[in-house]
Amino acid sequence: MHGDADIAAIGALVADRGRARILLALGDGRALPATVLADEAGVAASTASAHLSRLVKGGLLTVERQGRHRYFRLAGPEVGELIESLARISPPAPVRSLKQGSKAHAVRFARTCYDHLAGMLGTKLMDALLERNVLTGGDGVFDPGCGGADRLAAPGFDVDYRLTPAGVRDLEAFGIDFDSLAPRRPVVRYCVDWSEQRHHLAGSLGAAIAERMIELGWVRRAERSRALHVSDSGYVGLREQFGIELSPR
Amino acid sequence: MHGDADIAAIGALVADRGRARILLALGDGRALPATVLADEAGVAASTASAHLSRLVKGGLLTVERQGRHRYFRLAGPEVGELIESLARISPPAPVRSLKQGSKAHAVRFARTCYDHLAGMLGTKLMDALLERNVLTGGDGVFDPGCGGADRLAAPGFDVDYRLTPAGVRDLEAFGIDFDSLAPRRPVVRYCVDWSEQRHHLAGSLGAAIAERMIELGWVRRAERSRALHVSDSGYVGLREQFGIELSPR
DNA sequence: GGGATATTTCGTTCCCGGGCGAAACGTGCA
DNA sequence: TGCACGTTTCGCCCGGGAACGAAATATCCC
Repeated sequence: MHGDADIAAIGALVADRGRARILLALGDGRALPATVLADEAGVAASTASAHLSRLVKGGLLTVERQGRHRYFRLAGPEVGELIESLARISPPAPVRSLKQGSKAHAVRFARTCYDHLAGMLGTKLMDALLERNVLTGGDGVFDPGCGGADRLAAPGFDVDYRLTPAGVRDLEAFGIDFDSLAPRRPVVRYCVDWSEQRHHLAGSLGAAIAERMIELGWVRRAERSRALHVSDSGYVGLREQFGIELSPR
Repeated sequence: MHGDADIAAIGALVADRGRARILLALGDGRALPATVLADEAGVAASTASAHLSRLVKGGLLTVERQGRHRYFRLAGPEVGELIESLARISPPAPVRSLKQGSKAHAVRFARTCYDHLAGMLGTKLMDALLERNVLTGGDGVFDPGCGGADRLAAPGFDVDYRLTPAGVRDLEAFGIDFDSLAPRRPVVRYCVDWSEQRHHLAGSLGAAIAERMIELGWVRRAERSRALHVSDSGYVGLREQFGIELSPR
């Protein structure tokens, strides 16, 4: 069936801890810049650079330049499947399915996407912001890739989600300081959420809201994953402030 | 989803050329002894031994002792899927699908299974031998594993395919010298053919028939795979001697 | 028991590849 | 233009592991 496929070459690409972490970080199809991946892999930028170029040359990743950034993402769904296959075997077995299952659930429930909120929490927040007219627009255009400022901008990513004057007031009341938002970064962007297949809020505003929620103790980062844990006060706050009903568990 | 799976460890197992060849050789679920795998991988027996123990310790293979042999096989279907995933990506892409396709076709058409005939040729030969009463029996019992002398014997593998007196005469006429058959090996065994899902003939008789066909120039081993090429005289011979109709291409 | 064969262990050699920091590019922003 | 930042290239060090042959071990057959 597979005549003389050079499996070993692919294996060698995955065989390194740093590269493996990079692949896992990109596992959900996101596109991330080299610096972030270096951090994710826990190696120096120069080391990550070498890893990334090997992965690209090996056909596992693709790059797209965006100004002085280079965004990397999985070359295709087959690569994602490969990663799945590997992950399925990597612990002696998916024996710990109970723990792993709850972990997977947690990630889908609420997580960070780079520096903003994603998962069910992220999309419900997006809904709430639109419903309460904090944001308007976003009708129709759907970007299959990801349009966050921290993701690779695909053509036409600039769906017109706009902040309303009333929205600015609401968010300031919530504790967002618009004057101190990262200046060199678009305020409102969106991401396509892989677990929800809908948009969530990115951009400097998205990051600021996530930061504020952490500051308020509404959510807390998990130790070893991108999952977020929502506290009791978080459930209350989300309901009262944004009308978001999240069912825990 | 996959929290902290140690993907790199699995990758490292596949990252070596020798181990990759071993995995590919076992890719169809066969169980093979260490010596054969060493040959398949093109390394010394000692080297292969080290590889095999790493693969077993890593959970990709399982071993079963059978006398002084140790038969290795993939630890489970997930491992097979992993290999598939890898093979799907390994050449820059399945771009050379034309060549690869014909190669895959050739392997299904006719190949060696260790030392005897498999693929469509192997199963048609088995049919012919039963139809012409060279062999009798084999009714019902179906071994999901493989019961050849050169494969791992699973419980109940000894389905009663028996050689008939008339069959002995026929085969002697064909050029099989029963006196010189490997004495320490069962004469008639069978394998479950993975590409045809039916039995083909193994054992010392299966090996002798394969050898004789090669000797007669009916079939020729391919360079880089287990595929067999059937010659023009081979098609004629198979038809006249065994009534086997193989459509080339 | 003795000879043959399958497999593993041991000891040695050798090379690939990962890690880092410093410095060189290249691009964007002021 | 000049500074800042993201990324890559370069040079160096170092460890792991893959290879082989020879010898040890285990098992089978006669």
